[in-house]
Amino acid sequence: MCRVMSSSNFLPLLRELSSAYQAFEVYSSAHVRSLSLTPAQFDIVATLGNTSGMSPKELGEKTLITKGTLTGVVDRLVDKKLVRRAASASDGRCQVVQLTAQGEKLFARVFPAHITHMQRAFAGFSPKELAAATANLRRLREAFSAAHNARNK
Amino acid sequence: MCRVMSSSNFLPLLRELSSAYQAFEVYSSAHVRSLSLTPAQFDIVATLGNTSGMSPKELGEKTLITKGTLTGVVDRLVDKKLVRRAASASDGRCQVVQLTAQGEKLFARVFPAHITHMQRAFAGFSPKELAAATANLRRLREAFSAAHNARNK
DNA sequence: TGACATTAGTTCTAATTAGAATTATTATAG
DNA sequence: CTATAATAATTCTAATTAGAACTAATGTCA
Repeated sequence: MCRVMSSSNFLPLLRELSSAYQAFEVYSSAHVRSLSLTPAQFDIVATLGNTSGMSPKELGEKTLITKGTLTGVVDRLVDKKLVRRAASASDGRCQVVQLTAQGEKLFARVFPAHITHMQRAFAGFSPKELAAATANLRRLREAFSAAHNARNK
Repeated sequence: MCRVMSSSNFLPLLRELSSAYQAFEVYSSAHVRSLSLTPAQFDIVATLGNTSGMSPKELGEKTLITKGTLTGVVDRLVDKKLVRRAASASDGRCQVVQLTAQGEKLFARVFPAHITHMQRAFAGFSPKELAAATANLRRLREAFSAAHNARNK
């Protein structure tokens, strides 16, 4: 009974999680960098596309970029004139970050191309396999979150 | 026919891959940092444990740390007297990085504790589920690698 | 209302990161 | 044997990263 738990070998899973994510990053960012964007900058532009803008907090939640990091990433996108900051009308602490016209043009050009690029990696996957892998990953994420929250209970 | 492929929705999978990896990192590194090590430094110490040492190249392959990054990480571990560099006898280009006595003591104290910490996240997983999730991730990694290699063929 | 806690962003620091250029060494082709 | 290619590390740069301390604005509770 307890033997089943204690003998459960999760280390290969952790290794595969790291290397799968790494392989994803390598494949994805090679394309993104060819577009003169860093992966973090691309994430922000992609998240803001087809949107009326959102706060840095919301951006951070969607892109998994920490707020301290996000300030600098948005700064560089502002320098590139791809993004604009505005004060929130309702909340004096909040901002609204949104694409400029130039940013929208870039998004329209670059986002579909990136989707196409990523799609190539999934040529051999059936919808059923995609769904199964997605469900597995969701379960994994929930397990880590639960363990983390239990620790800081 | 082609409809099946083009409608295959892989974006949720990518999102879950990122967030699962992120959740793993958060959970793992919170513990690692409490031991006064960075995640990268812990990876190196853990990889060198129970080993007679290995080259930076080998270390980079096992930990997925790029060689340019690795130099700095090993530098800091040398500063902390946890690791030592030696010249390779057979190849003048290579080095052997190995744990110092102090590094081995740290490894013995810290590695089992970290395994225990990580194990907590997998309480609800059966061996069969672990194996399935591992296989899924391996397939994913292979898909990204194949697509990346095809691109640079 | 007023003390206090929360929340949103910025700033700061130390470290990691990828990628490109460089140096030193080893391997290989002719 | 020598010119050239390949390999192992380092160095350099620009950017990201997490976390902590800080400021300003908003919420909450008595």
